[in-house]
Amino acid sequence: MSKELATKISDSELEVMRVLWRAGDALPVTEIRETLQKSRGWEATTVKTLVSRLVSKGVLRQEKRGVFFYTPQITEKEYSDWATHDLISRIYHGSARDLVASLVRSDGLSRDDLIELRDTFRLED
Amino acid sequence: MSKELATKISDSELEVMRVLWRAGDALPVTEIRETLQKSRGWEATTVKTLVSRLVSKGVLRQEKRGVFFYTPQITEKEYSDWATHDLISRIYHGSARDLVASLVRSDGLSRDDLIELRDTFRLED
DNA sequence: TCATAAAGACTACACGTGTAATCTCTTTTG
DNA sequence: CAAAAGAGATTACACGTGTAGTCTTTATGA
Repeated sequence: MSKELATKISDSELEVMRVLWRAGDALPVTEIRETLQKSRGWEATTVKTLVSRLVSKGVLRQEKRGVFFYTPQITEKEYSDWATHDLISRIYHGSARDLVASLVRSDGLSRDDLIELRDTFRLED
Repeated sequence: MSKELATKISDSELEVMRVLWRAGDALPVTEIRETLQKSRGWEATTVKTLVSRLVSKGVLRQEKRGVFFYTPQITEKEYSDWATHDLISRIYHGSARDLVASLVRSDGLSRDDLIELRDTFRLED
């Protein structure tokens, strides 16, 4: 289900994607910039550079409606699935189970998490 | 418990670390090189460069015993914990539970994994 | 002893990334 | 209309990374 990512999305580029994902709708660069100027203090041209790179990478689509509007070509879920499986294959030899087991052993999960997850697993049975 | 990583370890550098971790003992560059020449086809100088960078980053310690021997300053577990928590904070807003929940929902875990993990969680209660 | 090889230091160079400045063209506004 | 402001394209530049080559010193074997 989860598409392969042809190219990596860098950390800064990811910030741009998040704005679009949260908006849930195509946005012009102006609006992306407003958000990131507040949250990150980035200059307008910085945001534009990141947006352009994302377009080159095929991760954003550009559409002229007077001014350009940008639409993500992958969903946030697709991206996080990809990032997760990337970690699993690089660090946990491809075993998602090893990852979870490691979390349990490393106190990555609180007692509450454990309880809630136990219920999750019960439901999935 | 898990130390902060002052600096990132790059993908290629990680290959070097893995050799040392698996060896479980200090090794001279020659032996690291032999392994990586086979597994990755890297030139001797490439390996040397990576080792030097790791020393600069404080991730390997260099010790003269005739020739230099190298010892990891972090364990593989520390590294994988760090990488995992890095993913969790970057993608899952710091919630390990969200990560696991997402794995369950994305078929990241097989039915067997689920069964085995259910037992894991039961033990942890 | 002299050549050769190995170890280590230093240098190289292209590509991605973070972070922008500048230039040009178009649109808006006094 | 002239000036200012914004959109978009182009250029910049330092730093990390992948991947090595070269130079120097030291040890080693014929």
